[in-house]
Amino acid sequence: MDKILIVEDDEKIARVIQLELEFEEYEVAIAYTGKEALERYESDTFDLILLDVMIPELNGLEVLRRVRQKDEDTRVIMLTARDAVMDKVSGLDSGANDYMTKPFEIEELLARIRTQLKQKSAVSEPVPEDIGYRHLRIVPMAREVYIGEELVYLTQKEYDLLYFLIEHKNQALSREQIIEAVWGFDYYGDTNTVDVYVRYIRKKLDRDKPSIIASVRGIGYMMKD
Amino acid sequence: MDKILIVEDDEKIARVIQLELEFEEYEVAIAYTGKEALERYESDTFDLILLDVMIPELNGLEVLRRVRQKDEDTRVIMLTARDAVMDKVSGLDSGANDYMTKPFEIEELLARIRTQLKQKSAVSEPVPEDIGYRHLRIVPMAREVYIGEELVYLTQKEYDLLYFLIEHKNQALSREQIIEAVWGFDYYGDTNTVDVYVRYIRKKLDRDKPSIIASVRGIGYMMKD
DNA sequence: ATTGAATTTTAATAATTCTCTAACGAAGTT
DNA sequence: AACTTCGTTAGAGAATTATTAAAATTCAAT
Repeated sequence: MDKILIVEDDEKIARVIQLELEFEEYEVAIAYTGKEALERYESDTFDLILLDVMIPELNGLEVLRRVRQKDEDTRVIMLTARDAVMDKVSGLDSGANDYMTKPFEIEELLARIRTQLKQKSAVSEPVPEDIGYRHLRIVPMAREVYIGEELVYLTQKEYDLLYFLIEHKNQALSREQIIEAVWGFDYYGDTNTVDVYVRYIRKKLDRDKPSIIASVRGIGYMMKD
Repeated sequence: MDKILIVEDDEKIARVIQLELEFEEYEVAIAYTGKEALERYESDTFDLILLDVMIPELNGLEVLRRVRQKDEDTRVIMLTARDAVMDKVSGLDSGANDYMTKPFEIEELLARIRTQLKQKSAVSEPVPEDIGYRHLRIVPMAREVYIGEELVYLTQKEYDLLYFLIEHKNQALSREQIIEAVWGFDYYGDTNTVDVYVRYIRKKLDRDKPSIIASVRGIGYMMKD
């Protein structure tokens, strides 16, 4: 989940915002001074900073300036008193992504945060790489598995299982672990199901060669390089 | 220079803003009603729209919705009455990039406009090229789809869906992803709608050949090369 | 406002494909 | 050999997807 840093000297306000954000399932940290804010910023990574302008030790604009020296990526929403127009202007011009005037409606703040985070995530989304394993090539984006140029069709569960095993290659995985990860903790069926699916995968992918999935007697299964 | 469309029914306000913007060397056009705004929008290209919510004929949110159906690129700043909080929230959530409450300081408006245009130029993409896919040719500029020389008519939703799928070809896309991208996050209907539209597209475009849209059981759909 | 055509959505049923159970045989272990 | 674990299989039942048709909505024109 997205991480947000609240920089605000008024403890009560900070607390209220924190609770609201946590309710929305953001991960939240608080800094009460500009200095503290920078320390937090250095030691951790945040997706968004809520930055009050009027804070002790180092004012908000100064904090903003230093943050922007280091990265363009973290979203910053400035919080300013109702009619400090100059703050607003210089805040926006010096790299804040948005600002709000206090007092504000919490709903509005949440909406602005959503907007900023949406824009951010649109820019920097990592693409899952293809995975090579023995004679296989796995394309996570398409959930496809190839042997050479041939696309081998796997069902959902087959693919999920294979993907899990390959994600944890060189680890002996118990049937219970596998069930929990692939079928979900609330699955209450027999672990034999795993054996059945291993069989399906082997049948489709082994192609005479020694099986890509090794049995680990007494434990479960494993894929190894 | 950047082109800005002011949508505001109060002539006096519109005029003041126009003058200010022209002083800053923006190119400015004015629309006094929602309908007029859309006409302007269709016939010309703007970098940014200043959009009052309370306007005759078609309210601002509706105008915003239609603009966003067509492009993500044009920046939109909503103008709303001081305490229409719901407007603000739904405006931001439904695709506005920012908003201001009236009355506002002109300096602040200018700062926000600068911010938006800066962000835009960092993002904005070149003219969309035509897309070839199997036996299809797609012309984004006109939202048209051809099979050979034949123009095949698609409805809005059909086109939007096709375009989204093709933009993300070789990716297995869940119905939820598709709904969110094509119908909007606030769509609360059934995801079966996607199936129905896939069916429509297939019917119009497949022409006996294997379907251009592959079903990915358990996930959704995908177009692949 | 009213109508009517086109589009979009809902909803219900049919068709298809997967999943999982359960049973038995095979292979290892003590 | 007795026991445990793993491999294999087939089929019932579950879940997903395809297909329709009808209802609701939108939009334009009167």
